[in-house]
Amino acid sequence: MKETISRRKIILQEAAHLFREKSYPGATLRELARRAGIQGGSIYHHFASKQEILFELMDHTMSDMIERLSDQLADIDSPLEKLRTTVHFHIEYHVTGPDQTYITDEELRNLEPENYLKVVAKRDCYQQIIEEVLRAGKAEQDWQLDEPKLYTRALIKMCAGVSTWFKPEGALSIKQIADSYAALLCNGLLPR
Amino acid sequence: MKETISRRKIILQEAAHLFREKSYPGATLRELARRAGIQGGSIYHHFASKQEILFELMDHTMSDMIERLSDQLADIDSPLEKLRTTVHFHIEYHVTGPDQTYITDEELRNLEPENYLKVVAKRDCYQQIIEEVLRAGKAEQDWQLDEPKLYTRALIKMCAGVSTWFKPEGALSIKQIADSYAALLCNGLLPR
DNA sequence: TATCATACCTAACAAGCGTTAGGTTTATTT
DNA sequence: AAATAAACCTAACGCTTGTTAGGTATGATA
Repeated sequence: MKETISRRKIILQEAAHLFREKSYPGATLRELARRAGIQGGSIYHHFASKQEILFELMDHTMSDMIERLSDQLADIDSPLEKLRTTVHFHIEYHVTGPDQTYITDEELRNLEPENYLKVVAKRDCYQQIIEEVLRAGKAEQDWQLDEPKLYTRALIKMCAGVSTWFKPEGALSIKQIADSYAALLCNGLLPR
Repeated sequence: MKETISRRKIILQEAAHLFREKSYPGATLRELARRAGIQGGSIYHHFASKQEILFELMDHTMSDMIERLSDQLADIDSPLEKLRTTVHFHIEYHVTGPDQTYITDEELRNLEPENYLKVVAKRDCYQQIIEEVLRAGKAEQDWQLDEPKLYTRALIKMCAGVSTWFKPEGALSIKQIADSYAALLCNGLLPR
């Protein structure tokens, strides 16, 4: 058995955790190196700079989210079911990989301009996918939404927020929470 | 006419702005001093430490939110109207004073343990007020919510999130957004 | 066995950090 | 006019930061 997980991956993983704990400027490369099991300077054998670590983390996370959500939605026809799937996915992704997603949500301001634009573009792409679900519901099932973008943002924020308070040992499972939130949205959108 | 706004207030104001821009560890006291129109060391004539500035900012903001929301709800009887008022208040407070509230939402992790407990206690108190509104609606108007706390958090996150994308020059006013979100929640909670 | 790239360590660098001590200006009070 | 206290400046402190240069193991390749 070979240890297949590369040091580079370990650094990224620990960086996600550390950046979340202390925020990007508050996290030091020496502490990151310590957690990754190497010396401070050795990080530069794997990355060109601290900024590159942050960017790679955020960029990869956004790409992954776009790909996975697209895949899950591809097989579904009903707008209602698409909405449920989206809510469930967004919550689960944020809760099970809370480090990466938290950073992607909160550390945009610490990206250098060039990197910022790239990540924001992907974020907008992700939002667009969700917006499309809502638009389809409006067209096909007369959902009550004047501004799909408004509700897209509401959905994203309320679902992402789950990761800030969710505890695995709590009374409710991820699925229960997702069902609850999906029900709120579905019920709220349907015409009376 | 005397210039009544104290330097202390100016520092707090600029700190809110700066902390939001760069996050707490990323903001330097020298930059803060520069924006406040004094030299770096002079900050210590007004505050004992950088941490004290952050704490005072967050603590004051939480107290202010609790007081204002309580005041606004005191005159209202109808749960539905209370919910609308809450949504409107929470959005407006976050949008008009986005620096303070953003910090209060995101910089908890940078508070020292003692300060952390104090601010979290007030945050919980604020949440409790909103939860009470939902519970009243459930009791009096049969709102469809198994877990009021769950919906309290959804409300808080989706409303607070508005401040991350709202632009005064945009197509929608704060009132329009608030009405839209309130409608979504009300419609979603009412029994069918 | 010699070569060579990979992965890492060590030690230092210049710059910037929060914080402090002591002096100076300014305004108020006596 | 003298005394006092608040508001601020200056210059430094010890420390940490991201980053770099140069050296050392390690394992594969030739």
